Amino acid sequence: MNNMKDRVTIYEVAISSGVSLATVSRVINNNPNVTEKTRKKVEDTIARLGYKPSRLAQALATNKTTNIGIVIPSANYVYIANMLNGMTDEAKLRGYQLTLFVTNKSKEDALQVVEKVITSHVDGAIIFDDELDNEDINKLASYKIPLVVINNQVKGDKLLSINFDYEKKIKDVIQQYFKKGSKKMYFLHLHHSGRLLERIEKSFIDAHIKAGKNYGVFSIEDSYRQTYADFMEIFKSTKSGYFLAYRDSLAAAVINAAIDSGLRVPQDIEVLSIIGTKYVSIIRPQLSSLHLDLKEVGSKSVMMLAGLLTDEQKEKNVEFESTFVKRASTLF
Amino acid sequence: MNNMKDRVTIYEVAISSGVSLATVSRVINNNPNVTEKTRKKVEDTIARLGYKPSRLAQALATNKTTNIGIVIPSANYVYIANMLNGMTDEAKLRGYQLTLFVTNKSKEDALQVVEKVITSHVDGAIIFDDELDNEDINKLASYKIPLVVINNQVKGDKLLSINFDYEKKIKDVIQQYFKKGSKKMYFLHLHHSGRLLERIEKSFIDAHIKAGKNYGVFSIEDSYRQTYADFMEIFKSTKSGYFLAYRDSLAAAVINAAIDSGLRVPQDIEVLSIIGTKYVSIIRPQLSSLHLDLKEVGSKSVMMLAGLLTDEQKEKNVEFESTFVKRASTLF
DNA sequence: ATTTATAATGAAAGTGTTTTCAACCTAAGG
DNA sequence: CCTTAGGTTGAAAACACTTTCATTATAAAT
Repeated sequence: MNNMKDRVTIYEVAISSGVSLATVSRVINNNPNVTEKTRKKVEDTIARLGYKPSRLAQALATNKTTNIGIVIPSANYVYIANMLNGMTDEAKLRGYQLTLFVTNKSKEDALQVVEKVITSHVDGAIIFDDELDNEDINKLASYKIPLVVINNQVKGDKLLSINFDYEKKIKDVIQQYFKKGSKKMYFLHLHHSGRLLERIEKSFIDAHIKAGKNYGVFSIEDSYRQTYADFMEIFKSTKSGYFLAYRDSLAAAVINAAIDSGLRVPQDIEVLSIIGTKYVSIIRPQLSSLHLDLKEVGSKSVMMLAGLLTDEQKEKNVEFESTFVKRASTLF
Repeated sequence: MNNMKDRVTIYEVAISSGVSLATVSRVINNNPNVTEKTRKKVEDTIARLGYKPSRLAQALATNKTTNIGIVIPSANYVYIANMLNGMTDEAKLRGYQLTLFVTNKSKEDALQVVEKVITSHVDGAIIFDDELDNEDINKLASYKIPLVVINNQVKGDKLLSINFDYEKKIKDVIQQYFKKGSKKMYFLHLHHSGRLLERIEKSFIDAHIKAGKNYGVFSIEDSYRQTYADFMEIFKSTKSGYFLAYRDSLAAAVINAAIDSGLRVPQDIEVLSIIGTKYVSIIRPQLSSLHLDLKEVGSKSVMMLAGLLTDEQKEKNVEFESTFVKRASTLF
């Protein structure tokens, strides 16, 4: 195990065990058409030589890489990390490797990513990224890359999709609030907002219009520090309100700013985090949130893709239901 | 763009532009030995046919995949997500793809990962995982896989390493505290602790022994909820102390339990987070922590590996210095 | 115009597998 | 003992590129 070794090839194994390449290949791939005797012989020399098949050559020959591409805006978000976690687990279970493609929330990078995914020879890809639009995704599909698309309203029948029910759920939460609560609601719009957030925002606005209620929108930076600073300003004049924030960290910024401005949460200021992560219960007061098992989403997505790859596919679209969890940052 | 297309190969491009495979290959790889005229001709038909080289075939021919393997315990930790973030950025800049290998903190999985990394034909790998020991890493090295190893005290001269100065820094913090503070210090030992944590713990204990001071160790689960519950118990009897926790979330558990037990932070209970992430300032009172730019570590690791791959390598070992940032959870 | 040096090109081998198809062997059946 | 069917095996092509080396075309120099 100590000295450097050159990679030993199937050829050497064949020579060394006195059989043909084809036979060695059969042994490697558990093809039943091999006598126990030759199989044993070959397996022995494989062990002796420390032979490991080149996945590269296998991939070229079979047109399968056992690699699946994961397209995400960034690895840096907790909810994406959660999802990745589910993906890696499930992928390992099924013998796939995960290759990361990040778009950095830039359309330019997204186009580059599309090219990279195409040339990477992944067996399939999972897309959880708003930056890729219909055209991008259909381009991938046109290269016959099996796709599962998470939370991205694309058309195209060759692809599987996973969606969250955030829009519906937000409407529910708002309508419930209208019955019991009285504060004016504000939506925190991110400067660089993706289409998912926009749909949620639309849902928020619709609910208000339908009920003939007044609402507000603040456009903020996707940064705890900046949002905290912004709200320290805002709370100089605004002394009451119900705020819907996309992320825990942004919700926390509002809460902390409120408290540091001498306002009470939830009596004066209520805050709801739309994508709740484990931090909802660490922050005080604990954050009411919509909760979704992102890890489950991650593993489900690779299950679906794996199904598509092996033609055992069952579901074409699955919707994940989020649950509203009332904690201390809202009254109801 | 709409209909399915079969992949077009270099062969078709050659035929279609009336040149040989070799020339097309030269054009693809920007080999200067091609007339402007033929280059133009070939580039035109490449564009017309929508040809994209197969990275698989290229990899097989050149023995380079432009893939680098990332070995981590899990994608689910914030500090690892931060590091991944730096890695993806730098990798994109240099044209590498990242393939994830997770060990799940299991020795068994770690061995499997070693095999996978070997057969995956990555150009190199970055290892940030305690589960791989000397033997595992040297096995990878014996397969001539260029390696950069983060925070894993392995021997072997073919590999680059990045280390954090946590052990030293912890000693400093403790010694400083001895001068001004008076509380008994407790170390939070994780049940499944890696070697990095063990080294930090040793450093903690050494500092105390050297100063002839008394100390305590609590062994906890790596879970906010469980740690919170544990400390609600602990704070029934223990009414004072300085606690060193590995992660923000665990430090937060201690803080929240302290506050919910009617203790004051930092007057009664002081808490230090060893690996501070962005959540240190979200938690109230804000967490004193050791801070390290994990994103920078991530990009540095890719830079170093890329250097190794292109023989432009400069540094063999780099040490990242963490800084102690005093916030509200400690007195000094 | 002829030679020479140099740049541009192509043929073919190499990369490490899988897979098809034909050939072979063996045991069962007549 | 011969035939036949079925399971085993191997030769060779295929996968999609790169790269070496020999050859040809081009330009410069005489």
